[in-house]
Amino acid sequence: APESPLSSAEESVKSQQEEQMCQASIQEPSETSESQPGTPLPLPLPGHAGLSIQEMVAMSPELDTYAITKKVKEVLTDNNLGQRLFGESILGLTQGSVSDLLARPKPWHKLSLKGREPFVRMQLWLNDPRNVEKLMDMKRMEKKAYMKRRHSSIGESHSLESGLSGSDLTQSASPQNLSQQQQQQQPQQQQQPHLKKPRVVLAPEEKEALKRAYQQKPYPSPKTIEELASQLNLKTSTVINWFHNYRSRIRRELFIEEIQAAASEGGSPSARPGKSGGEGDNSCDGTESDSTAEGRPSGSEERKGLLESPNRSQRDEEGEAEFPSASGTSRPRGGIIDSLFGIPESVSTATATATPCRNPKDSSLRKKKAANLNNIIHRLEKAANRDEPHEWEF
DNA sequence: TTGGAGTCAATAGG
DNA sequence: CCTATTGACTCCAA
Repeated sequence: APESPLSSAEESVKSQQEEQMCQASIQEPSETSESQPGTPLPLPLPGHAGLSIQEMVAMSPELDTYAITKKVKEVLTDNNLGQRLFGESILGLTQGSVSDLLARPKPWHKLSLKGREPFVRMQLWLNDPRNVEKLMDMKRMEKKAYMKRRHSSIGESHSLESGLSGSDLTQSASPQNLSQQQQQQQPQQQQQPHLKKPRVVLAPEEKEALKRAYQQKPYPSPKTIEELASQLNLKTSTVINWFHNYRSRIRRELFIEEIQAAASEGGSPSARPGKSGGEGDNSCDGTESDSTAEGRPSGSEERKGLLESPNRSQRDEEGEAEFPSASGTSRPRGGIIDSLFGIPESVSTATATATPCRNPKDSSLRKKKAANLNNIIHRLEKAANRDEPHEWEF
């Protein structure tokens, strides 16, 4: 019987009577590629029979990534805790990564072992009854350290607390302060050490052109990439990176929809949000209206109109070329793991609440699917013969 | 080599 | 401050 244990209950996780302080967590920019698959982060993972996160990840039962992120976001915002702090001290990730993860978690079954780690950590964190408290402590400590650094010197060492939280004291002119100061990488051109690259920022039109090119050919050949690069006046590597990133992000969008669909699939009769109100669109593919992506390299491939209007190829493949996503199977139930992950109740409010079609504008689903289809086609072609795509009749 | 998965880190907005 | 976006990088598997 399709029934989800959407019960209530609370975190019946035993509180670790371990007051281990894990301060020095903020990993510094230690470049040296440690590459120690051990436990890089002094994470707040209490005892746990000395299991490494990796081991836990390996044994972890399927987790509801969407529910987890939802809960984490809730807790963080409710307590005014930022992603940076959470990411650096709990997940060992940077703010940007956390933002991404929380905003678009991929479904558990599509995550690699590595990719599951953050979610296991989040779940563990959620299970910790003192999670918020600990984070707030760290926040305080950071602030304190900051203040200290701010106006270095100024003997304000001990005996502080009691109010006086520097509200004003816009210490601007520090007398004997002139020594060290982070030397900013000014437009310093000649520098042996590290010449910081300016970070490429593609102009909207360039992105448009690239998206158009993507619609024509999600997997451009080196030759095509070369042409695109020269036509758009971009470095070849930039174009390559763009395609890598775009494909990857399109794929992720598909996952998101998959999750949301799954969320509303279960018992709720409401189900399939019959959305697709009209043309809204725009979410990841800002391209104009739609034009079902189809890479039909008519003849010699390569079209020049990159910067102009794309050749509208009407027609509409409406195939549900989904990946063989097999998941919702039985729950692996595991001993210790069970006590750690089990009782996911607190985080299972998904189905119910999470459903509110919060997708007021995405009708881009079609294009996503098209991209997905192209992905598959690409693979098929590659599998068949490693040559340029021929004319596969469909 | 190519493509995918994860991330980082600069940067644009609030 | 904080969060979201996104080009570039690192690892890894095929």
